[in-house]
Amino acid sequence: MKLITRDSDYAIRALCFIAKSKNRIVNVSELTAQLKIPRPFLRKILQTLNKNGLLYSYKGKAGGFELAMRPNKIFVLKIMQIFQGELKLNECFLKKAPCPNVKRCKLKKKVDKIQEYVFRELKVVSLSYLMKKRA
Amino acid sequence: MKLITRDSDYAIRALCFIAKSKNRIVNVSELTAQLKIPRPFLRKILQTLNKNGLLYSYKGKAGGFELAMRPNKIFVLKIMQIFQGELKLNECFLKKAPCPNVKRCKLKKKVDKIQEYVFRELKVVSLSYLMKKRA
DNA sequence: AGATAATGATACCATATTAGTATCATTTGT
DNA sequence: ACAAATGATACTAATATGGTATCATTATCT
Repeated sequence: MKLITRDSDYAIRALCFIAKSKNRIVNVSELTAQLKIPRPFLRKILQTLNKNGLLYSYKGKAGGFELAMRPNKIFVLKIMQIFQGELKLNECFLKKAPCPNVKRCKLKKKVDKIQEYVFRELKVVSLSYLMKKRA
Repeated sequence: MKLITRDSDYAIRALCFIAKSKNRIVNVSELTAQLKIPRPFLRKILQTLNKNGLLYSYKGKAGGFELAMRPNKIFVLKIMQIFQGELKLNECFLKKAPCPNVKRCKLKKKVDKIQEYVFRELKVVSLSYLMKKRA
């Protein structure tokens, strides 16, 4: 089971690279060369990031992408939400009718608690944090 | 994303029901009637639990299943491992070559920390715990 | 103006995982 | 012998994941 899927992972890497290229416009060719991510897949990912307001894009020759906000305002959790939807570890329980009995409620409570923990931990991870050299 | 898949969930419910039916052999018909789980799917699940040593099974007329150990020795984490494999939240990172750079390592460390937490939380959840009436 | 090089939009495809079904063999109590 | 239970195993359906492919649009450069 993956907490972070491939597209989220690629998005994080691409955003970090773009973040490091301050005040420059970065295009897909440069990104694929550096990150070894399949070009058409990366294009789709960047377009999604653009639609969701994390990137500005520029069309035409010499076009490309740049961050739409500062790296300390871009969080991994947000990226995961874009590509993986809202974080819900207890999906299989919610789809069902209300808990038929006590045991399921107790299990659901555990999972809810875990989910809150994951949320808290990931909420604070920004691009800046990921790029810092030392802990 | 589901932390607990459908088969694990069904397995937990079935085991709880069997646990409540102390010193009795419970058959599939009774379980499907009570738990509303598709019969052939439940059969497969019970067979898996038997192979993994959580249930004893009895063939032939008047056959069925009973717990192979006490409910306080059967843990949700074990059940998840049987149906979902070892808990590894960081799969997508491990499949890749060693972290290409610092940022990925920091993200992996976060995910590792989360995974340890999930492990600790689920490790202690037994059938007995789930069946207790009050917290 | 036209060629070129970039992204935008969208539809399609491949693979893996999840969630089951179906069937026949074997065992056991009556 | 028969009926009622599980064992073993192969198959199928639905969904999620990880991509490709193609054409439209826009901007720059000559």
